[in-house]
Amino acid sequence: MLSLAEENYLKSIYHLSDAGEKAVLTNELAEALNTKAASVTDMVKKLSTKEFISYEKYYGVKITGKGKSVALAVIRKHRLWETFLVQTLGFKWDEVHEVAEQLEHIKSTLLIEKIDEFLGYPQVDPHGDPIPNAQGKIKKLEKTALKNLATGSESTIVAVKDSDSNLLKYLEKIGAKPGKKLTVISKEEYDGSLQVAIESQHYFISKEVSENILVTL
Amino acid sequence: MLSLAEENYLKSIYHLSDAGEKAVLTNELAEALNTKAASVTDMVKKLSTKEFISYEKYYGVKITGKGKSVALAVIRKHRLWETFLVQTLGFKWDEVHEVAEQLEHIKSTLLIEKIDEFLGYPQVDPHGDPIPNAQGKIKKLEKTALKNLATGSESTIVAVKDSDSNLLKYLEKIGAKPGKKLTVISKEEYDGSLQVAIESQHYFISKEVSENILVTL
DNA sequence: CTACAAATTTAGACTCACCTAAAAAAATAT
DNA sequence: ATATTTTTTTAGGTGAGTCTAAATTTGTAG
Ligand SMILES: [Mn+2]
Ligand SMILES: [Mn+2]
Ligand SMILES: [Mn+2]
Ligand SMILES: [Mn+2]
Repeated sequence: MLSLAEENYLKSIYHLSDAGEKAVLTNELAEALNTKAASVTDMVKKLSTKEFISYEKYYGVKITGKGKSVALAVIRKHRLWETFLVQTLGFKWDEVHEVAEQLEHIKSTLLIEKIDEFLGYPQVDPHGDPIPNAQGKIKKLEKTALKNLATGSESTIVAVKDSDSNLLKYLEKIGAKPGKKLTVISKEEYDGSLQVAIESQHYFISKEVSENILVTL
Repeated sequence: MLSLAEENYLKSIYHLSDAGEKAVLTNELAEALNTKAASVTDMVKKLSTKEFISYEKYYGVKITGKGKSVALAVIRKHRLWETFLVQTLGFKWDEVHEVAEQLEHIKSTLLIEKIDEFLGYPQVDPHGDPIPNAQGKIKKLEKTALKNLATGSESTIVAVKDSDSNLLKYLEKIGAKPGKKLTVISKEEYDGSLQVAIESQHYFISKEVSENILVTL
């Protein structure tokens, strides 16, 4: 049975490695987990012994199949809980992430399967992120950050960053929800800001925000 | 912010003291929490410093008002989650206690109030135990153990012990649910067993079981 | 009242997850 | 190629919560 800390490390490693594609460095992990590099070194040694990751000194860590399946189970729980909170209990989409960070560690297969069933097997969470199925299979969506779109291009929002409550409140206000169509009106070279149209309304969007809106290719 | 261990200690102290009526001894607490007396001594010192309990060496602990309100908040969460699991997700009443032991520690006032609202402000949990309200007020029910009833007496089941899954499965089988009427047909002095009628069906009930069925006075 | 037993506390140690400071390795700049 | 900076690891330590074994206090029985 994995501890809360171990689960959080594996989840972070999974995310930072782009689903296991690339190696993750000690400092990245320390940053993401709000901890110190020395603590990370300790923990990755432990996770490596348990074979959830492979660790080579000074070169970072790679997640194993075993580690991936733990990470995906946690991510599945996180996203199902967020969906439940919004759909069933009427939470706003900016209120769910913190609570889901706790709920994702509840140990009960029965519980999460019942929630999944109750919700009608949703495919994505309230922020557009895909929900892995019980076998850990996840639909990887074709997406890019809004900031990568060329002027004039049309696209559809597929997901948004879910961990910044203020960002989410702002996105709500301008109607930037997954599923919404959007057109890039203009881009400012200087600061990376851009003008977009969402449902015929025009908005100025900062570079920072444009990095956290994911759109179809 | 209280730790999981601290919350569990306070909950146990509250239960073992009959809602704060009497002092709780070190060994009782060790037994209830599945730990050792030495560990309990350490923890009660800490809780005492924080004024959740008052502790006098060798004489046990008494819960304070502050401690009671923490305990009641945890008990509220436990019982609301159990109710949710049974009513909304279709868990059986013997499947919920363990999961609720985890869920009761989720920190989010919003979450528990939403659940309460979603369930329509239930008064009792699936095992008949009263649910404290958001202010920590709890309806104390007039009840006694089935074993205390005299031969021939009629009574109604108000609650059953919720932590023993096998007991609950057995009670389910004989229809011993809160709200059900029951008559004591006969009592066996020798082993404390008794014969009862539940909805005109007769059952032999061991002393042990009769201690875990609570009925109206 | 004394002896023994039971309950409780103290002492010392362990694991987990974290920390700071120092050492070492790797990356970068001159 | 050497010096400097950055990254990572090692060394040593902390607090929470637990443990065992030993000491102490309280309760009970003769
Ligand atoms: Mn989230
Ligand atoms: Mn999300
Ligand atoms: Mn319970
Ligand atoms: Mn219950």
